Amino acid sequence: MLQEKASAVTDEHVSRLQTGGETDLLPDQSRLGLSTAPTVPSSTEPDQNIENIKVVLHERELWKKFHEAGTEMIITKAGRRMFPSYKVKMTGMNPKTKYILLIDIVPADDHRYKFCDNKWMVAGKAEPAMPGRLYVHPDSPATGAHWMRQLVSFQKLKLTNNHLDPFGHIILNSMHKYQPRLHIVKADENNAFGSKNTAYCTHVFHETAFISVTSYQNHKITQLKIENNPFAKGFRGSEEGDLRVSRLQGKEYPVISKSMVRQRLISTHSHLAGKLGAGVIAGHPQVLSSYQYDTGVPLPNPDSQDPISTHFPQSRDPNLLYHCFKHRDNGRHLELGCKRSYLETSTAVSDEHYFRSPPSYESPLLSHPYRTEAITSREACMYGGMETESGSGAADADDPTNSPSINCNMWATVQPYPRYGMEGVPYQPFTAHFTNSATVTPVVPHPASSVVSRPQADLGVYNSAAVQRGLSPSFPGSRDSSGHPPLYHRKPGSPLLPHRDFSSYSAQGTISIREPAYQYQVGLSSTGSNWTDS
DNA sequence: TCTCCTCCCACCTTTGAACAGC
DNA sequence: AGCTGTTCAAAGGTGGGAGGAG
Repeated sequence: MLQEKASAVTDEHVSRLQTGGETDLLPDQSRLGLSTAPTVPSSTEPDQNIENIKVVLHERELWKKFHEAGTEMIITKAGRRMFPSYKVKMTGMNPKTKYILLIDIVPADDHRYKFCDNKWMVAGKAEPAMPGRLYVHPDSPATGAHWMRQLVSFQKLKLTNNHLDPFGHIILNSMHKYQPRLHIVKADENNAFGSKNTAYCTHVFHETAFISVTSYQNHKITQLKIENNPFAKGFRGSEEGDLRVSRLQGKEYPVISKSMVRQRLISTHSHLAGKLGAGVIAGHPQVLSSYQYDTGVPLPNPDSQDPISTHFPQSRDPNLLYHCFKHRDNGRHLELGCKRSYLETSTAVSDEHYFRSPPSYESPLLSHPYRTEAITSREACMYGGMETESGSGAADADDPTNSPSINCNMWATVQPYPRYGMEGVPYQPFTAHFTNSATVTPVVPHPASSVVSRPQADLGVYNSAAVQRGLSPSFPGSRDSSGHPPLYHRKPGSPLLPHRDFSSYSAQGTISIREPAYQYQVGLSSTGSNWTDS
């Protein structure tokens, strides 16, 4: 356990603040790769500032191995998990403050790729971006103590290429490059999702970028997946050959390797003996101490012809981009319909009690404060059209008594990620906006952002039903004269709002989380069940 | 012909119910 | 009665191959 803990520390990657042009890193902080706080006035105690939160990417070395080979993520119609899964360790949170953690995946650039001559090459302009969706961690909202107690896992996040996906999976285009982003939204004592002092920050881990594919292109990635993903254990072989490969290739005369025999013996014995040690033997290999830990800069691979690495932003900070931003909403209170039962347990009883729901996820190990491998495993809400999916949606995997659960739809216009983080342009911060209705609340580009110059008219918000029916009013296919989807346009006459605006949260539970050119709409089914710290 | 996608398959892990022992 | 550990089956995740679409 101690070894595990120690290795986790060296393995993980502390995120660094991306200032968005507002705040510069102190030299030492920058060198150390630690997140720091922007000089944003705070009405709360200094140690409660969301900008003090540090996020460490778990299994960063594994991520880096994939990144150096050019990470590929399978996308399927039914949805496919990411591997490596997105897990982070949080520190610096206020133990008593509640936060909402969510992930989005944005285009890393505006190119389409093809795998040619064993390397990724640009194959043209990107397809129109898919409707942006958020994956909200199912524990959200939860206290800082909860998030910091163990690893926060987004392993159940699924990727799909089904444009009409009804399950809320994140929709991506195949053969495109994407960048996952982690957003931390503060839900203070008054509200679940934003408040008069709503603050949030965005963490981007450079090594988690990937190219979405429907089948693996790079054999190195395939091998890495097989070697590291327990679910792909059946494909593991040895130098003598792989049973599976032999069977598939020969069809009749499978060659069973020694390692496969051993593996099967172990598996069989594990079953006979209560699966003793199965997890240890076949679990996720921890690529830890044998790898050099640097300050976050992906180690150059002189032997690698890794084209994807070269394609990934070079001018961007090689560690990761971290944006932290605090929004003041001039006293307007926001309320968000979230999981009432979570609230009830978390506020009325101790954090420990809160953490024990649902009990099936709780174990002595998990509850141990120093448990580094523990994950929060309540299935996350795939923000999508799930309210019509009775019992089949991911969000319903929770305790049914957690009704109403978060159930959201969102659509976005997607701005290629590097527009924000590369080329010396301040990273455009994640913007969360809560609207009072399904109508559009205009979005204002960050003053320091390059997005200001992008056509912003008519930043329309899709109607959820329309999207569920595949009737996105203006999204698919068409682009404006600048080559961007129509949603880049700002609605004429719409008032401009400074920075993020959580103020207009809808009583109907409609949330739109947006950036100047990256907009979501999150529809909550938890109508009228605002989560609150009573 | 080539590229990419969908479907299906076998193999594997994970999960939780059922049961036994203390 | 309650807790813990074991067994087992079902569910779900995995990459690869075949075949189809464009």
